[in-house]
Amino acid sequence: MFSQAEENYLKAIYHLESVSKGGINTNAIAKSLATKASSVSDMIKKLSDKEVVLYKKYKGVTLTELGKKTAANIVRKHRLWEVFLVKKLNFSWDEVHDVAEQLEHIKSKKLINQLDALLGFPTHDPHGDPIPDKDGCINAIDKCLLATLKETETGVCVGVNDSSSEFLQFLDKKGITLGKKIEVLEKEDFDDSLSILIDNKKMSISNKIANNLYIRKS
Amino acid sequence: MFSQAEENYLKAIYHLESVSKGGINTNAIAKSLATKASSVSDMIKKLSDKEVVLYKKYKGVTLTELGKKTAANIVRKHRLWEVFLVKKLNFSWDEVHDVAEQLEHIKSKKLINQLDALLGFPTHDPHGDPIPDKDGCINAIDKCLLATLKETETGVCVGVNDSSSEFLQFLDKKGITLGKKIEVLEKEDFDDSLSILIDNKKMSISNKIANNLYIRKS
DNA sequence: AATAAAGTTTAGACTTGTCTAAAAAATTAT
DNA sequence: ATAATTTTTTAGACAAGTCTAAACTTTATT
Repeated sequence: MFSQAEENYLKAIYHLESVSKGGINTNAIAKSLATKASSVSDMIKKLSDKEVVLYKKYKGVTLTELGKKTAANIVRKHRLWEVFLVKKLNFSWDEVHDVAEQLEHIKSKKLINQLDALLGFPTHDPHGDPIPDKDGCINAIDKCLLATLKETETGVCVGVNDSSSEFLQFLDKKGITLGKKIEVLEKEDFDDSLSILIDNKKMSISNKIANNLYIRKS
Repeated sequence: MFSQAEENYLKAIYHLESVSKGGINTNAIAKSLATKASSVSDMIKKLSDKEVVLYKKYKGVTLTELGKKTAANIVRKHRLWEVFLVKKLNFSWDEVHDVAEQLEHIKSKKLINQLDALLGFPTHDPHGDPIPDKDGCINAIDKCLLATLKETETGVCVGVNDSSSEFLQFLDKKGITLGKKIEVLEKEDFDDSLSILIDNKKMSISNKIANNLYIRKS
């Protein structure tokens, strides 16, 4: 059994491993958990004793198979709760994160499996992130950042890189939601902004936005 | 904001006040939380500083208005989650308690209000206990223990005094569920057992059972 | 009313998780 | 290759919440 603090560390390491393969260093974990490197050092020793991470002093840390499975299960719970909040409780996609951070620590296998069934076994959360199955496997879809599309290419919005409520509300305001079809009309060399077509409307998108929106090319 | 530990103490005091009016003593709290009197003493000082309880050394403790409201809100959350588990996730009434103990500490007003709406604003939990409203008011129904009924009196099962899964499973086995009509046929002076009629079936009920089942007389 | 018993509080210790400050190791720059 | 810088770890402290053991109040008994 893991404490909430331990679960948060596992989740952080899991997310860091998914973007930067190779041992995860102390500072990166500290930054992602808004804590201090010394606290990370302490906690990593505990996680190492519990055999969920491999750790060699000064050499960073990696999840063991048990660690990966444990972390994936927390992510699974987080994302299922997010779906629940949006689908059943009328939360908007920019409101779910903080509540799901709490709900992900609830311990009950039956609860999460029944929740999964109630929601119709969803495969992705409201931000387009895949939901790990009971064994921790994730079914990644082929996506790329909007910024990488070339002129005339088209695709469908399938996810976001930044889940902050500021960004999500911005997308709402622009009418950009998951499932919408986008065509790149023009790329501006000057500031890397894009001119896109969405809902038959032409709009201009900054590079920052294009670098935080995932597209499945079509 | 209150910690989980603080919330558990408030809830315990709230429940104790509802049965034994007057200042609640340290040992009673310790017993109900399966902790030691010294821990209770420490915590009560903190709760007193936070102005949710009135406390005079050696004189027991009472909830302030703020304390009552806070505690009622936790009970509200607990009972709404129990309804959710039974109605939406197919839990049985003997499985919900431990999970609801965890869920009751989730902090989100929107979550609990939307949950209330999803469930159709239920007034009672799966054990027949009333659900406090947003202001902490509870709508108590007129109920009495089965053991207090006289011969030939009839009533409807509306609640249980003991929510342990052992007792609830026993009731399931006997076919006694909330809403069922019961008629007292005979009371045995020897062991205070009852002969009752339920679903047109005659059965014998021990005094222990009769003292843990609530009836609304009809 | 004095004493015994029961209940309550305090003192000091322990665990978890955090922090700051300082020491040690690794990396980068010259 | 040595010095400077960055990163990581350790040492020591703190807060929350708990415990045991001892001291102190209150209540019950005689």
